[in-house]
Amino acid sequence: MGQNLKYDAHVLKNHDISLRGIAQDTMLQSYVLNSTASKHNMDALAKKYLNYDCISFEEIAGKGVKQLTFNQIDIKEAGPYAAEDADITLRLHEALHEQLEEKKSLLTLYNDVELPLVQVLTYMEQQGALVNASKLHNQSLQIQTRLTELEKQAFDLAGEEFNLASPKQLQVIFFEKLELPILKKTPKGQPSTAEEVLVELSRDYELPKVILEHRGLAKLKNTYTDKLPLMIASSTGRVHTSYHQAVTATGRLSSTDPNLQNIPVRNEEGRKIRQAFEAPEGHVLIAADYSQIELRIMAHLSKDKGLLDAFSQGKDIHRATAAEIMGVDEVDVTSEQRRHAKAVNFGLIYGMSAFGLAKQIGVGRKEAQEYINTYFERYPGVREYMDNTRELAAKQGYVETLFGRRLYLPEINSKNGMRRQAAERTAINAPMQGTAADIIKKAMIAMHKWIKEEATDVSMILQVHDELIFEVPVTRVEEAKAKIKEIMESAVQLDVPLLVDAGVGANWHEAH
DNA sequence: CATGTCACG
DNA sequence: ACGTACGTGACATGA
Repeated sequence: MGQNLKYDAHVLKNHDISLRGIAQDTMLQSYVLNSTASKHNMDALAKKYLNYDCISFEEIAGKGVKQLTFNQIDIKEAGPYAAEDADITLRLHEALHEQLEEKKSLLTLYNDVELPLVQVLTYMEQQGALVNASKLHNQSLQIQTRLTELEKQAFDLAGEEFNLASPKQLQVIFFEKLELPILKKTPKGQPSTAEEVLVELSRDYELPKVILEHRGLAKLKNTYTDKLPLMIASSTGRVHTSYHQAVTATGRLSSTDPNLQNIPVRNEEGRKIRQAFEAPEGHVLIAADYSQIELRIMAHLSKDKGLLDAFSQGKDIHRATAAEIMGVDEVDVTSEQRRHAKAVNFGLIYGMSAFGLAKQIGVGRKEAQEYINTYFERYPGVREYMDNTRELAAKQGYVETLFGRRLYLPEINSKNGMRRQAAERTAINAPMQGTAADIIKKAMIAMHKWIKEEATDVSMILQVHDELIFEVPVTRVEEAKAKIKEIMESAVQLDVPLLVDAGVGANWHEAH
């Protein structure tokens, strides 16, 4: 029993001790009870549930650059600190478990999903991902060449030298010196130079275009091609991310140091970074992702007949949506119509407003509202589900995923319209995003069992919300791919089929 | 440490 | 008149 036992498991593993199972983890108890609490560390939990102030690590170790490590601290201070850790953890367990006993679906989620997942994440973090540093280094050099060219062009166009990475200096050049139109402001009221603004300004001016390309490449270099090689552990030659199990409000994981859940993919230059995530000798990578999982969950939760049918018939869902809301045959749907329908489908998951949809697809607000109205006419089950969800959220003060994960919405009855509407959007989004998180967690647990019992030559190395990445021996690719698909697709039974697309390659780029 | 920006699902 | 699509983490700048 412990607080954040994944950490302890890593420490023990470094001394060749394998933790074979755990009974309780107070961090996860706290998270399941209230995922929106800002902190789930022991000091915060002790204060909240025991009204007790823990000895903080800073009190015994100091802070900043002069902070001591635990082995440098006098035993007279280290002893009570360590003893308190054990004492408080047990007392927290007693308090938290009593509360979980009163909410059986949360207790089940904790026992069946969050606790078993600790072992899975520990293994994944220890496995790590193989990253080719010299590929990234070459990419950094190429990017630098182009950045230097762009910088020179920018100075010529601006008529002076400045720091292209400084939004503040850019504001002065754009909106004072060159007097470009202010299209949007930052939350603090300053004229924004965000991407959407630069894209718009690029239609009429040269400098924004240069800045756009520079920003994109600088981001890739600073965040990925320069940094990832520095994160390769000397002990394993691999990159070991940390997954955080008690951070997000919805039940998703997050990833830090480095974040491997936001490696570029949406455009071609960025996608190249994935070429550096490689399979080891004699292996390939398999990337397996759930197809349209959140929309399938919406179909299941809403029980809308049209949506259920579309999925059981294996239709291209955005095309089917376009046909319904634009009143054309599926075969006649244009690419623009499909793109708009796709935005409508995303909007539904996000708790869409006409304003947001209009901005996204670049049409008038009235036209966007028409899309929304027609959608709800064609899919009345979805409208009913959304209305019921808002109503239930207001009554209960929380919403739930399919597996009973709970998300509290303190602002759902706020007198402030903006805040209330934001809470309503969360109420719509959280059950779908959260159920998807529950499903992939169950799949990961099942996958780990299979790997441990029957496929010790397969490694699960990454999770990216609806996608799992594996290293598989080349000799067993087809067999493993079929099994991976099967485990993910049968993780839970819904009223619609769950479909998994799996790709194979020598690196993540090829496998995707 | 706040801010603006941008990478992902 | 204003500001709004959901959920994250990391970077550079500049106070």
